[in-house]
Amino acid sequence: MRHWLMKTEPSTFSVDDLAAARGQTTGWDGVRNFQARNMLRDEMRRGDQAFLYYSSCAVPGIVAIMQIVKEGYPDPTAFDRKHHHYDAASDPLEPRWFMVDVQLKRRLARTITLEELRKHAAQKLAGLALLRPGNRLSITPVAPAHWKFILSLE
DNA sequence: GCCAACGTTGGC
DNA sequence: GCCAACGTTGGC
Repeated sequence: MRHWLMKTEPSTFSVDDLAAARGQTTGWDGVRNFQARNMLRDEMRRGDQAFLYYSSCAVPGIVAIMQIVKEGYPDPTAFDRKHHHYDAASDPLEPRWFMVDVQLKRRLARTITLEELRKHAAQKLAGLALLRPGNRLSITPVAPAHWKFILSLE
């Protein structure tokens, strides 16, 4: 099983939204970055777990654990002219953008903040993609040891 | 709201 | 293939 970290802005999509969704499951659509696309399409597997991370908000950090319940498939919002994430360059016969379905596993007992994660950047969390300077990827892998350590902070 | 970092686009 | 312009991300 692999581990991931997936970013969302809580004003756009929050853990409450996920908890309220049918089956506490949602399609993770709208990713428009090739590196992230490759992970969605080629690397994420059913049963993988992912941290739900809040960005662009008062207290950036990890708030929940999710599970991948459906592996990569074409993102239909790319074909919808009226959709905010529409991309004319994505041909339905050769889709450019992919998504997975995620299910809420559980909320964390507390938010593990970016500030707190940073304190361990030089040691326990050395190499964690989220902490790399200038990192903007909305989906990043988390090594098993990093995953374990982050949960130990909870 | 600011701004640094970085991905993408497009002219050449 | 280079690189400037531009748009987006995301912390602060």
